[in-house]
Amino acid sequence: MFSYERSCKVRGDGGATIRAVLDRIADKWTLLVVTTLEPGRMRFTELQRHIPGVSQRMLSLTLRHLERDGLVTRDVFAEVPPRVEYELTPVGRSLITPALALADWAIEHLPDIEESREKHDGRMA
Amino acid sequence: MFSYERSCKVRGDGGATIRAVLDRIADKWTLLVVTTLEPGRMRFTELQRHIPGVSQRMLSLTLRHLERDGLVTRDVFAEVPPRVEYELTPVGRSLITPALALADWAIEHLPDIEESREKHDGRMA
DNA sequence: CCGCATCCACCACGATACTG
DNA sequence: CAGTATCGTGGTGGATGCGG
Repeated sequence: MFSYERSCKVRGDGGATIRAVLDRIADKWTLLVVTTLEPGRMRFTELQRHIPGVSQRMLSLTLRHLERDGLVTRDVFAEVPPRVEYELTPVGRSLITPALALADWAIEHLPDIEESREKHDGRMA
Repeated sequence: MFSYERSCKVRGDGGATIRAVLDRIADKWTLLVVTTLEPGRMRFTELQRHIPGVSQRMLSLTLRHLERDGLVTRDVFAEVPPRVEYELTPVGRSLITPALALADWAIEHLPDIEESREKHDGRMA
């Protein structure tokens, strides 16, 4: 039932696939932007308000990348003042599930990790 | 049944949790090392052979971090020549499942992403 | 065999200032 | 409101060489 070498999916190509995902999502703001967009379309400033600490520059860059990769759409309205709305594409939306799997793992195991880390550091001091 | 705001797990704390996981696993070699260790304990050189492109330095650093965080154990045998074996802990092993979820997402959607990326770049040229 | 020390290139990110 | 331009910096990771 459970293949012993499940990991072949990750290692099969020498890690190229898993590395490609990480290169895509592992930066500082991407997952935050994606999950913040889950409830629905949102404008730039609104996003910035919902993501504490993000600068205009980084939010802009992150959205540009997400748009380029087809995870987010960008709609510009010809109004004054200008209005721009961002929305997840189906592909972008599909990223939320594995991201939550990761978050679940974090919630469950980060305490263990921090404990182990402190023990280890204690022996070093 | 399905909460609309599932993403609260990721955004709830301003992203601290998800950022902590990423900081832990999103470097270049960690997931490769972890998944390579899935079948069982392995020695340093063996690991290096199974992970194409990794340098001694990076493999060593990655293993040190994994050990510190309690994801991997390190057993040194007092022999000549020296032998060192690495093995996943239960916590380390538990990381494989969400990693595979990410890999599945990658396998399914990376082609879309690359296509979108090419289209986008085409318009820029 | 295993792994650390050193040096160096690159880039992600932040702060700030400025525009349509 | 919704960005871009510019500059400065820390940290990651590659190459190389030495040591137990």
